[in-house]
Amino acid sequence: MPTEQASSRRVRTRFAPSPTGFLHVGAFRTALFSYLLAKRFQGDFILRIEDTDQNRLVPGALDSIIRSLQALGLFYDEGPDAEQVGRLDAEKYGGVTPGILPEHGGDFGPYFQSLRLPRYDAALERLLEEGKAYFAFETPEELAAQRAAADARKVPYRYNRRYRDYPLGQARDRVAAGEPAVIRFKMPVEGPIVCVDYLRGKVVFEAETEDDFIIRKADGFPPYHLAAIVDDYEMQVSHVLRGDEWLSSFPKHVCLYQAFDWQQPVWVHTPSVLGNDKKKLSKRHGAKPIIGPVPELKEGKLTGELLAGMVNQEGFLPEAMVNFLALIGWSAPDNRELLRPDELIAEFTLDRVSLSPGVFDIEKLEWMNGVYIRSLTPDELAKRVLPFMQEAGLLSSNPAPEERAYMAEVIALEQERIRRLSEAPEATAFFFGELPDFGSEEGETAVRKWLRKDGASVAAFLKATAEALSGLSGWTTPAIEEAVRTVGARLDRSAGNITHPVRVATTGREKGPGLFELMTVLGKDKTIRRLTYAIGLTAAGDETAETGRG
RNA sequence: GCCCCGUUAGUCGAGUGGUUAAGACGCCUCCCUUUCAAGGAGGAAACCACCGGUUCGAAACCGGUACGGGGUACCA
Repeated sequence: MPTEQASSRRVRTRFAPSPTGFLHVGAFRTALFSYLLAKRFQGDFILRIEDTDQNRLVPGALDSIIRSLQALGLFYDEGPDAEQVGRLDAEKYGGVTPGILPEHGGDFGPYFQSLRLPRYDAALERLLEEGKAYFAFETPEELAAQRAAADARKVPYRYNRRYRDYPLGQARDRVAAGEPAVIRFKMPVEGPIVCVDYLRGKVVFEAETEDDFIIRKADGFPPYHLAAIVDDYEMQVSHVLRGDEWLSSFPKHVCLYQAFDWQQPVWVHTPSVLGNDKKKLSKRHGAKPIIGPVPELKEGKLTGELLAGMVNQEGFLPEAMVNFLALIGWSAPDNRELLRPDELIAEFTLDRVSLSPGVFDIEKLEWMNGVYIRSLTPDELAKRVLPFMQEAGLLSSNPAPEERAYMAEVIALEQERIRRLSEAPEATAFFFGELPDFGSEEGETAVRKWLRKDGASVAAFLKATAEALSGLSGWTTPAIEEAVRTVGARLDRSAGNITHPVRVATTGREKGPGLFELMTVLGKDKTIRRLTYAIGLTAAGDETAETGRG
């Protein structure tokens, strides 16, 4: 049995995405587990870019992956650096945001597979010489035809191993003569292949169901199966955490390790993250990007739509995302659900990783995000909400200190009501501008219900309230409350008939923060101007003119 | 088709042979309250996928079935 921390071995984990698109929440969850395990044992978290399929590179994907990881606090100990990126084809990879790359990527680099070709060639050469691999000369078309023939006969297709015993010398001659060739790995022809997964124990495959798979493509690049194994070994990766879609190619990897006579890492196949439809989340299916926007794919095709980034657009806090995602497929020993990153690191162990896939429940994420928003200090909240307010045009791109201070006061009043930072602009819009938006659907309903109904009486109340307020010497919440309630009582109004009309007059809404707190922040002058303006709204039949905000 | 993995309330999940089968989200009720939230107190919701074993006793162990997922590429 493998132990969680293979004794005497430094814990080194890696996340190895291919730069073929944005990083989504499902892939991130697996990266997070790797990160947590490494940090739990004071080990190293490595980011390795699996770019062996040069045809599928998506410009910008590299940048997006690194920024997404960093946005959620996953900074790699080893991985891409500026020097390595400089050696890539900028056209095919796209640029990388300045400043996000480390000076020195680490001692086991480079961390791009496309930059490690000589290492794979050396490993391949060894396999060839030891008779554990062989050149094969079928063209892709021939193989496709063989596969089609097998399909037609409804039998499982397997490569016929035609060149398995072809003399290496002759093969080399043909290759030297320029004939295209791939290299295939000699899988065992019979018997069980025992693979050990840390969570499931032995997973046994029969050799008869396996193929002599390709370990070097005709273009000279190794496919994942070879490259990942060589890299994991050379980078001294101790624990391989990967999605359980890799379970079916598990025997390939195990056999490669055996062929090289290398010590296997601890293998951990993590359960997948599902969408509401119970299908596995993927770039092409229902997955949300960490940062965006990002073009949406349906069936691998662009739709013209953009997907909003969870953190920078949907307004989810990194710590909430991390907390929530950690809980899909893992649970804390004491079943706590609210854990900050450092607590996750302290508690994370492999044996509490579950086997069954979990649905990404955005409702619960929203709840958790609300919890985290409420736990923020007012200053911190203001800071985080700022970009959203600017994006919505409520604050200028370079706000004056007074503007920022006002915004901070405003947002503090909404802190316990918003569940996403992105809700802040809409929740606080009425604080900005001269008048609230009485013309919106919500505004019109509120006006009809609380100002127009019994309009004459409301008008008198608002007028008296405005007068009382303007006579106030100190603009404090208790003073405002007392003044308003006194006027209401004098006019024989019930509690609800006091606060509701005033609320609608000052905010254009039926709900929101505490009325008197809100008026305090709004300020004396603006409050009185709004009350006065609202008097004009009380007249029944006056259907015009009440679109407000400047 | 073949291979592999999984299966506890709508969702996440605790649970490791003996429990009234935790807890959380969501939902409902009540309290607090100027509204909405937040907070507090309750509630509904699972014959532990099914069928057969093993056992004095199974959600837990074994087998089969069903369902779901993944794989079956010169993609990762």
